Amino acid sequence: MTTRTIRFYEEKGLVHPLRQGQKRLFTPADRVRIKLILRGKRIGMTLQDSVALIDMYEPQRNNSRQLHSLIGTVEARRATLLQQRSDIDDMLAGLDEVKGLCEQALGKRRHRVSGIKRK
Amino acid sequence: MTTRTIRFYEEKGLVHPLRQGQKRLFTPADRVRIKLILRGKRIGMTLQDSVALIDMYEPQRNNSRQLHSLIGTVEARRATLLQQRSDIDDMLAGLDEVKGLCEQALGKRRHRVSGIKRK
DNA sequence: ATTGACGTTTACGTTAACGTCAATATCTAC
DNA sequence: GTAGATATTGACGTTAACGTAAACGTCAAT
Repeated sequence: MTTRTIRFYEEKGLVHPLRQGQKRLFTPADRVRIKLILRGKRIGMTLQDSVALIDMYEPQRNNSRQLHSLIGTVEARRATLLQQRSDIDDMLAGLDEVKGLCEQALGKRRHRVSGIKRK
Repeated sequence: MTTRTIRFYEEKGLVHPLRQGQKRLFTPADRVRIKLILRGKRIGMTLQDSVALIDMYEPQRNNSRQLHSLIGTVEARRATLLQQRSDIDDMLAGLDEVKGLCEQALGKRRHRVSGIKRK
């Protein structure tokens, strides 16, 4: 995080740090918000997506329609997260495979050499 | 995927479809490559990252230094994937929590109504 | 031989998420 | 009280990953 990033986030309304003159003061809540945004970024979410996700926690006044709508949003996000996790698991399996091939190649090489030595 | 996307990928050297005149012909291998790229995109990888990941599978001639280097790359990618999966699990837990709160709010409402009726 | 339906190239446009730079203000240490 | 380190505000620049528009080729069907 650079200061520029912080300013950019404030400019976009993602955080609202207090002001002491021209300086920004960040409450622990601000820091948590930022960390949640970064977490979202790590899995490819946009800043807006992260904010939308974070805002689900906020105790906005809830009528029944809004609650059902929110549940729908939750389910949708849940589905993409599950897809992403599945993608990740596939990649991890692939990486293990590659690593195995590498080690096997290295192992064979060592074995070939030791074979020569043994003779 | 739009045709524009395909052309863009070819322009960037991500795929190399055969040509029949001016038309592009995609082999099954091309399609797999593209699907792997899309999988990478789903978890926020750049196109270059995806290509780098895909290329790990290719049987490039392997000297010992390159193999060790590749293992290092694999380990690094593995670490970020694990981080991402952990992030996703955290978010899923958060979503369950939100959903629980929603259902609870809706349940309470229903209960309140039925309570009135029962009286 | 014309009409869609589709594909192509070229080239400029767009959005997200910052980077970079210049000019100015604040604070801290010496 | 002055230098140096750090923060701030515009304002323009940058990169990735395409979108969009214009102008043209191709091929089957009418």
